[in-house]
Amino acid sequence: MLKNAVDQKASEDDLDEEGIVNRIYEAIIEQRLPPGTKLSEAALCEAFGVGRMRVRRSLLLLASRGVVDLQNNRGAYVAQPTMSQALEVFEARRTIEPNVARLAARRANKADVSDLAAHLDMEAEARRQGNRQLAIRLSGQFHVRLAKVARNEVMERMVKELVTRTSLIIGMYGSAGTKNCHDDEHGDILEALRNMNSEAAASLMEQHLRHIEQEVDLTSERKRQVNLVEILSGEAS
Amino acid sequence: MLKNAVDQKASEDDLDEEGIVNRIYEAIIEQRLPPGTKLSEAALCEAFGVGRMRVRRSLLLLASRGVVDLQNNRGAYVAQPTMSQALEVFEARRTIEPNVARLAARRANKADVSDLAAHLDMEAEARRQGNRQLAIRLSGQFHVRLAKVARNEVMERMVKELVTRTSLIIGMYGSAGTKNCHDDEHGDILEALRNMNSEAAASLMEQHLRHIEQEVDLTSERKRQVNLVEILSGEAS
DNA sequence: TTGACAGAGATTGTTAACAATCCTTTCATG
DNA sequence: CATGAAAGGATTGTTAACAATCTCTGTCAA
Repeated sequence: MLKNAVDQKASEDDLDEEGIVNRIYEAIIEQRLPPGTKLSEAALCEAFGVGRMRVRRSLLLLASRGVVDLQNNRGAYVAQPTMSQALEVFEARRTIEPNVARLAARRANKADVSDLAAHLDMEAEARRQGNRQLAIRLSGQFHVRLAKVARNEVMERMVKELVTRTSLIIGMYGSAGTKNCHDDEHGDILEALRNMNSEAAASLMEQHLRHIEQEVDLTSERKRQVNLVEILSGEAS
Repeated sequence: MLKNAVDQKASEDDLDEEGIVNRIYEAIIEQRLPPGTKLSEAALCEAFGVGRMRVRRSLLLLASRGVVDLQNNRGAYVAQPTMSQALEVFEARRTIEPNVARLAARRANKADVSDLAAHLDMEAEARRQGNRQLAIRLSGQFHVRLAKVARNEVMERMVKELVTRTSLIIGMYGSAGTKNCHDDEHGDILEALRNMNSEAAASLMEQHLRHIEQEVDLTSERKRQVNLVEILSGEAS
């Protein structure tokens, strides 16, 4: 089951740590690995066809980025962000990403704009076809691509981490049917880039992030933790 | 030599990965480990009194944060940020830290303010006594503490990484005599916190970061890389 | 029926030996 | 004397076995 959730393409090509980390990132962003999922070393070894060392190193990297929870003698679990951690992640995104959008608008050339436009097309197409997992991934990837256009690898890495953690948060607190990002808003941001209107890009991004956060906040108290309480609540009273 | 540079206090207490990482962080911030220094596994094992596994895991963490350069089959070296990486780090700091200061000003209570005041006293004292290494470390730590006051661990970790990388940059491009941070500016920021003037805190922080960056930029073309070219240039022409 | 306890099995953490690569020294040669 | 090749040592990368811990199951007693 884990193998199926993580290993989308072929598994014959052996990966390095970065490859493994990215595959798990993607699986988390697409919500194939829900929060709390146990990531046992053996399963990951089989899934990726690598030795235990590689797996352990990858898990350490994921843990250092707050995406995986590494418990002593108990193994690795997909992180279950608390409410306050979720707020911190959104606060960090509102801090960083509007400025990323501003810089992207200043630095985007025509190739960047058409790349992003193509990306939005793929996003719309995935949504049209009802391929929800792909749509979620592309939607998150838009934010990372924007950081790439801003020509700042330091912030790009930060955005990547924050986007992944946001997926975890949506997986825990957001309604499953909710769309991760309104595509129109992505389109609006791209339009600001096209017009080299950096201030518009920044404020559109801020609005966009607030919308994402609101959508999560509204549905918050629902899923909570995947523990005893909810499972037993059916026959408790 | 490495042992001496890294291992300031006693070394009998065995450390976990986080402890090792923090010790190396501090050594880099205090510029006892200049950019390009080789961090051999054996030396670190001896310095910290731990097994090779711990050391390798620590090096991986440091590498994932851009503080250490992990070369294939050649070992770990303290990172030597390029000019463009340096610009990226400063850009990220200007993006994040003014907002951190703003949030800190909103959320600081009296205990926070007096803690920070005590910290500034220590900073001033270290400078007065001419203890340059301690002064540098405390100066960097002020920024991290501010993030702690802002009550956001995600951004706190980011600031910590950026401060460390800034030390590397100053070690490479800045003049050795330069003071890392003007203490008055730290004091001004604290004053803004005391008055709960969040906008002032943000703009003071931005100014402060620009000053640090300017000081580095002015002296830029001097040290560069520590490689063949400079060593051989004495008898090249 | 419920709870506690013990043991087997499974999983993770650690260590040590082995393999592979790199660096330095030495030696031969143009 | 300079250049290049080869051997030796040193360092890193990998694997496999071992130790420690946890989890699950079955049994027994209350």
